[in-house]
Amino acid sequence: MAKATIHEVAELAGVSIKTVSRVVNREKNVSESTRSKVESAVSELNYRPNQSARNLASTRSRLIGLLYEDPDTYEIPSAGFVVRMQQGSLKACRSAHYELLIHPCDFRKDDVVEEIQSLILEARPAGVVLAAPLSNMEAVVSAIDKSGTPFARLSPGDNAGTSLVIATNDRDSCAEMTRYLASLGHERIAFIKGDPSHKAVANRFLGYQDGLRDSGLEFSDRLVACGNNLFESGELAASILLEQDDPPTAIFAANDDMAAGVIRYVDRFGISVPDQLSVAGFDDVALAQQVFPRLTTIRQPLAAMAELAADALINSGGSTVNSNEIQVVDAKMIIRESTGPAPT
Amino acid sequence: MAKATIHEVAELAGVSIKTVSRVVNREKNVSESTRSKVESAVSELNYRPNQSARNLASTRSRLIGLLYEDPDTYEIPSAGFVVRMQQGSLKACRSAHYELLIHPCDFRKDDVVEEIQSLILEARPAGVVLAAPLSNMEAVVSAIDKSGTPFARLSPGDNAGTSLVIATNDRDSCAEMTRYLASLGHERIAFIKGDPSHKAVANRFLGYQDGLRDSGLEFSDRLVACGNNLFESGELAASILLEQDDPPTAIFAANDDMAAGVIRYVDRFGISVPDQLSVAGFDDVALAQQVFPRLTTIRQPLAAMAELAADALINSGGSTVNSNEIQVVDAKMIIRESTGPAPT
DNA sequence: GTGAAAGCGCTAACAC
DNA sequence: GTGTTAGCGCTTTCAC
Repeated sequence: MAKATIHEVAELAGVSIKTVSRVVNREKNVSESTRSKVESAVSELNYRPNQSARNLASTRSRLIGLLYEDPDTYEIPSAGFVVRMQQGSLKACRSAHYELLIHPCDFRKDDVVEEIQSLILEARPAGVVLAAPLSNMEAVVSAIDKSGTPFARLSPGDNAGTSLVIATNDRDSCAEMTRYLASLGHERIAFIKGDPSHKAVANRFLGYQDGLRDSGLEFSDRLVACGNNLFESGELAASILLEQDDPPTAIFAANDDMAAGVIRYVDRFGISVPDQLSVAGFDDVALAQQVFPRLTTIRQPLAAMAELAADALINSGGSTVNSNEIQVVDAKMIIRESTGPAPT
Repeated sequence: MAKATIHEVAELAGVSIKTVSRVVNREKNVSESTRSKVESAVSELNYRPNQSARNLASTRSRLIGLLYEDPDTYEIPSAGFVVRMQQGSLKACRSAHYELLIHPCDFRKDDVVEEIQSLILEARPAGVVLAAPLSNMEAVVSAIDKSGTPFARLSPGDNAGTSLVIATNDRDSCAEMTRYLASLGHERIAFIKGDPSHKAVANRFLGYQDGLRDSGLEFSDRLVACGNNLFESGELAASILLEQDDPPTAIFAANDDMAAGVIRYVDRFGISVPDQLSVAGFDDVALAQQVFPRLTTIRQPLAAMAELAADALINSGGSTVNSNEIQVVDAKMIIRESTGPAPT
């Protein structure tokens, strides 16, 4: 397979390379006849522009970088998140003929910033999508900001800063879930908090409190357990929450993995879900539909968010993306079989 | 953040750009004193070589492409596979200062081949890692082969061809699993086949038959069900397998998702695993440890395989990777609680 | 050990 | 509408 260059196409079509460039880049001011001559030369030679040459000449690459926390540090459940973000970014990239560079970072290493700088300097991506919880890290954010590379942050806990932000209404939807549980007659609704380094997850706790208040229920410390987002921590939290007198009749976990942990835990003791205990999660990961009973949960449209982000970056035309613009996409409550009326 | 070029480094260090290039590329024939002069200029200016310029000048990029089937077509379970392959590839890339381009393909579209050609022509990756089941597709494989780009295939069902192949001994390990079940006293061991387009999965069925033979057990059509690799198909297969007279006492599914489907199905009927039914899977996905009881399964070291592949590609020096070399890495049987002695 | 010059395949800026 | 020219920031070749 010969690797044709623009010169060969130009020669075959009997035009200058500039004209070929015009056709390939869909510029105007090309007559219909030359355009078709060029196009047939392109397809005859199977010509594709060399991206490296393009990048070098134009200082704008056709590359989007996707930065996220290395799944290793998060355990396997995050695979679904990673893949969904990738799918969204890829969708935007594909339709614009961009490629996606993925770059998981270990945010505990002190050279993350340097690593990200290298990526930007070496690969010169046209834009960078920054996933949570990286999107909250001051050092990371400011390093990218300083580089002048357009970037978008996904689900940062706070919206301060100069970048495009794509967020969900986590807090609202958690309040809604809490109200839903209350509406089923639950009066002792427990909450399992997630890893505090993930600010968006922290907002979920706030939503839980809102929902309690909205429903006229009193907040109580003893109904709050701390997890670390992992399945096992859900089991542990369940054991603590349920072993007290007057245990909760509903447990709302800040993510699905912990909620699944709760279900797994109570299953061993023959406690029936949802008859004796309602359980709700957050994220709608694959696991949510694979546990029995299937989880009532909240779905954050990660793929759509990443797509929105990549799309904005691609169409920012290299200029810094609309400063501090915030786009909120709705998280959606999904009611399945793990929640039901409070036991009487 | 200034984007320094090689010229600026050269000027600051008081040497020619060629010398800077030598230092950056760790070539020899540079005196210790110039090297350190250059190095301090590099770090002072925070210089990083522009990869596009490098690629253009050298025709060898520092990019590895990872091609796999778009998870959309496979449903969510495959997220774990995708991420593990990415992790392995990324590990090899990181240590060699390469970047990873990911490119999921929809293998049902007829322009896959063209799409892959474009990727190769435009991005000029130094090598391509081809995941299963793409690694079995004649059209895809031959297109990459023709392009002259070094590539490695992961778990292709057959090893014919001219590329490096990284495979596991699926068949052997399935035979081993079957013998293990037989050794527990099971005489009616059923098998749930996977999607036939995935040849490596097909080999698992062969291994099951081997194991039966090794154990002196007779193969019977009525103990074989067909699934499509998805959770739901495991449920369906279980219903068919178990509703017959003289049902199996053990079910070995060609992947974990289907095995989990079996567990979910029998759970609803109060059939106890492993007391009344043993269940085994293949892959050791996250789900395997999240179902109750946890799945006995076989783990294919996908990350290690992808790492091996990317590493070979990176170190092939642009020459075509050792033709038709096959590296076999062992799949490992993992015994958990879903299997036990046959009911008496 | 070190450097000068050419050129990789494009786009950008300006002719015509 | 179309073409010419000059780089983009490196590596390569060859000379010293």
